[in-house]
Amino acid sequence: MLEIQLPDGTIVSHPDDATPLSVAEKIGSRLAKAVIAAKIGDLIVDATRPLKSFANGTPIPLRLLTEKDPEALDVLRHSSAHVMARAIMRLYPNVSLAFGPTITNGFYYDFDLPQKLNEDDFAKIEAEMAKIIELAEPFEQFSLDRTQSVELCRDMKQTLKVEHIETGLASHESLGFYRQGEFVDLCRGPHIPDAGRIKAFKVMSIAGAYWKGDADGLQLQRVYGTAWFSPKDMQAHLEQVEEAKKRDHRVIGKRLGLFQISSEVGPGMCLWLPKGARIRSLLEDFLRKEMLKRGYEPVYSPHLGRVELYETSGHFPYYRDSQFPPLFVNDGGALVDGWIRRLESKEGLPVAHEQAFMQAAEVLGCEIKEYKVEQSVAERTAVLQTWQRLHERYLVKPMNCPHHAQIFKAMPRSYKQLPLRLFEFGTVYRFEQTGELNGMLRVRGLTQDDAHIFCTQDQVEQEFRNTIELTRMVLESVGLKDYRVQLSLRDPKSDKYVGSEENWQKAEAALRRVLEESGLNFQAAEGEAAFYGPKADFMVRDCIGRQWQLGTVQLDYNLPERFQLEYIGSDNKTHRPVMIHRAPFGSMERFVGMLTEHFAGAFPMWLAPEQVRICPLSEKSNDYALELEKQFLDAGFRVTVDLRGAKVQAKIRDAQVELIPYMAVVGPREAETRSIALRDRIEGELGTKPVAEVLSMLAEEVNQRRIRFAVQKETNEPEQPKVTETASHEY
RNA sequence: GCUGCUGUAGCUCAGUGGUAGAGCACUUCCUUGGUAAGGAAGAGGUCAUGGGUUCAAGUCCCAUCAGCAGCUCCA
Repeated sequence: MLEIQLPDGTIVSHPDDATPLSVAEKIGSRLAKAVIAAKIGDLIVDATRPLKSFANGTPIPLRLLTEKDPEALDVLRHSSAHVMARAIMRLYPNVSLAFGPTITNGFYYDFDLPQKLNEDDFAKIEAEMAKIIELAEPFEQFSLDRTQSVELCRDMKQTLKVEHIETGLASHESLGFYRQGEFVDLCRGPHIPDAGRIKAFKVMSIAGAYWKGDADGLQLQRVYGTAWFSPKDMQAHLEQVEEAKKRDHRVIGKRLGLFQISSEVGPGMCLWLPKGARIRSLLEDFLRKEMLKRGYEPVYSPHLGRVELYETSGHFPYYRDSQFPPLFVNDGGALVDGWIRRLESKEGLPVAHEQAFMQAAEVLGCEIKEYKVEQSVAERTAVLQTWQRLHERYLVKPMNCPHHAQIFKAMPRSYKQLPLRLFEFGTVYRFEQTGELNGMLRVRGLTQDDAHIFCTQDQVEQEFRNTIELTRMVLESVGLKDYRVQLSLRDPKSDKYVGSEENWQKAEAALRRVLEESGLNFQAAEGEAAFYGPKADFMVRDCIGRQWQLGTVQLDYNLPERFQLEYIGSDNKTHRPVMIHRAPFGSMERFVGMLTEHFAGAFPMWLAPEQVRICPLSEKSNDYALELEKQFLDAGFRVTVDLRGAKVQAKIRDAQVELIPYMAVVGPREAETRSIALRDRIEGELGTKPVAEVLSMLAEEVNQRRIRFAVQKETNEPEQPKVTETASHEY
């Protein structure tokens, strides 16, 4: 007999051949029908899995999973992936299966198949899946040893599975399979009892994917799907996807006129329209003020730097592929650049091409007399590199650090000047792959709220503490309160890191100490540090639960070394400072893009590009409206008047659609009493108030940077009442 | 960069080889009103670009460019 402990603590006895399903049957036939899978401790298993294998002398902790348990949905989706794979194998010949896991809200399966699938195939696939589900055949688990497994997969011509058994699963003695009708798949499980449990499913999309994530490897076709226990749940999900699309910063950015990416300017090049620029400049002013208070000093640097600067920093040619190509002042610059790269390439430079290069150099008027074909590759390269150093080459700057390092170097530094905190809203350019570009979230020209702190090793802890405090303050001022920090530390086994062992230990301990005392939710990640120093990244959760990586703080032992940065210590000897890179927003583009989605375009009063729209009732009230506009402007508000000959209903509707926080409706009554009939975009009418009262009320909302969400967050439980979140920040 | 999809008016989109369409926005006129759309008229197009097939191409084919989804990448 097996002793089984149910979630309520009761212990029941069952025969040795008991399964979760048989336990459920004992409790009731309705429950047995509802069981999808079971949980033994933390392990999710099939409902048909014999429980005997879990017996270890103590009662087996068993929890039956039904449609109500979120874990069950995962099981359902994994089984749906099998059903989809089965359908696709029936429809198309020579399908080789890769992996088919579940993901948030659905599943996918990767296939290697000769036929290119597209959206027109979805209906066919869905119809075939429906047939399989109709039959409600069971999922049957069985195990084989390694040899038998490989043999079985070979027989089924599943070459990718064979490869996976031989590589990824090399340490497994025996392997699990599931059979469902004619379909057999290598799979750890668990699965639903039978395919009939899938009540709603949909093939969503198709995309390319790489075998085991290797971009140089085999390209597979990935088919995405979703599955649910009821059509109603699926409908709700599909509607939510639509809702999320409406929140897309690209859609809102266009509708509200925040920014534009024009293909004539170039992909990934963001044009800030007046309203978007307004938001950005408000954020910049806010941060600038906070930084000045905290002892930062503003600096400016140009958008170009000599290539040699980045050779010193180590960013060139190492990151060349993600940088815009160098600018050459001399006509021959690009020629010599290509020439060197071909000389140094694995294939080498064929004689005929070398002759052509030499001739071209002559044509361009930059003949290099010292270059001799009989010299070694190293010698010829050196000759060309000497030529390069004598001719200017520039890079549009991919980062600000080298410039700031030069500012540090501009004069001799004493320990008394440290920490030296230099900040700049620095625009940098990165040649991101075309497929990576995404609205404002991933662009090729971006402005970092960058600062570099030069300090002594002993000052690292306090500077890090201050930086963390600043970042928290900044995030909370826009209502982002749900975040965690990833502390990236060294891999103790690796030796790829620069900087002394002692400094690393001190720095890592200091960062950890600061995070611990800050009470922040943080996780340490060993081996995630950059080679030049440990770092802390802020992972922020927005109001619909998505995670963003925004602010970052990074210690750097590398650049001070490479740039030979020094200060004179109290001992009158030279010392090397530590450099801290930090950016609370990350980049203005990404931050504003993220905020747009976070607020669904309804920016809080302190950031709203337009704060108040004055809506005169008719042309008779235009004079009073214009008078009010001046009062609002004088009080520092961003305000406009709607002077159109439209009805006030239309003016209000347009202001609401534009998500303007307040509307001031004025007619003869208000003009008479010098008042405003105030309307709030969230609450609606607030009643008629004297002008002075409105001005001070709105000023307070701005000064406190109060956050009131105008567009509700979407939740998975639509029955939940609407909640208006409020948050305020005080100085 | 890779795979798939898309590109028609400022925006959202119809348009199945035979004369280029709708709604919203815009302009003008009428309307002068009390908290989410008053009415009428008008203007607006090299159908992404280049080539091809055809008597005839927005529509079919090829290339290029750009966008979207996913993959790979992000100092």
